[in-house]
Amino acid sequence: MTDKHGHEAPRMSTRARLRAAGLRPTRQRMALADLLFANGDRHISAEILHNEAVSASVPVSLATVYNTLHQFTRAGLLREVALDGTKTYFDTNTTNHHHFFLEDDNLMFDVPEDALRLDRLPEPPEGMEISRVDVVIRLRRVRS
Amino acid sequence: MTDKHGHEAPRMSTRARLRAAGLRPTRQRMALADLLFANGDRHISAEILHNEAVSASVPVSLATVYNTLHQFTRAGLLREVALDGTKTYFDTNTTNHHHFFLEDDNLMFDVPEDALRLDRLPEPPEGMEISRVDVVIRLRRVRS
DNA sequence: ATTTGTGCAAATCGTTTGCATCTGA
DNA sequence: TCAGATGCAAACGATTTGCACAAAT
Repeated sequence: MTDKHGHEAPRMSTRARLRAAGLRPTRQRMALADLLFANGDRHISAEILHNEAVSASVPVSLATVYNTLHQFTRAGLLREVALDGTKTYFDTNTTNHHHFFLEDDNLMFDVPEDALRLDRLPEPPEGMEISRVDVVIRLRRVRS
Repeated sequence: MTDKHGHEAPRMSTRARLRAAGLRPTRQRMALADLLFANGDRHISAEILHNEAVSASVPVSLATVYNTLHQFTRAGLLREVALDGTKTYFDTNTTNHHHFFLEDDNLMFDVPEDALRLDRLPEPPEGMEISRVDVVIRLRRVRS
């Protein structure tokens, strides 16, 4: 029921959620939203989501998936994740949190809230303000 | 004169520095290394470096710039910087440090050492170890 | 009826690669 | 000499865009 950052809608229908975001609840957007938000926090690329949609017998074009992901992001339903890789990932968790990144598998997952604390954030330069702080903890397999 | 991480060579000639890295001091590599390391810490993309080289009357192909940047990175002279943008940036400061990122201008610069402290780093999952922690502080202009 | 969304294919952009040619040791 | 570098152009992979068609209000 929390209305804190992100995760705004408590248990709203997908349709209502889209409406609330000012987006027409079209077939494709409904389907993509369901895929995205049904199973908790996800970190997903356009390609993966497209595959899932097609597998779920929801024919959508890759272009539309891209469009939709960006619209959702603009609407605050998703957050774009910073990674050096060539691909862009979208995070269904829009609250402030950080990430582990498993270099070997190009896999990313959340750092448990409050498992990490930032101390002494630096003063931003004159005329600037901090818009966000992203922390990525890169992991590698322990070599035997 | 410090020999701490990165910035290994105190006042070594470019030639010697390349040799030490196991790279043949070719015309192009010498020129690129000079551009990169002459003026302190830089955050540079392949395209920018290529432009600079050409401007400096050092004809190099963009492909060679890419190759060289990666070789330098492998040799520990550079560090690849994680950003969500489409472009890859290379940092001439290979020590552990973090970055400000000015979203409006796609510009990045270092956070003064120790201006930021990470407290309570989370335990990495079983069988994994932390290879690196990247912090990016996103800045935006203060709107009047 | 109008507005907005969608699909397709072509276009873009950063980056990489194949290969013939040069260069430094 | 000859392994290693370089340049060029073509190849690539992710993302975007233009435009005709379809769907939502």
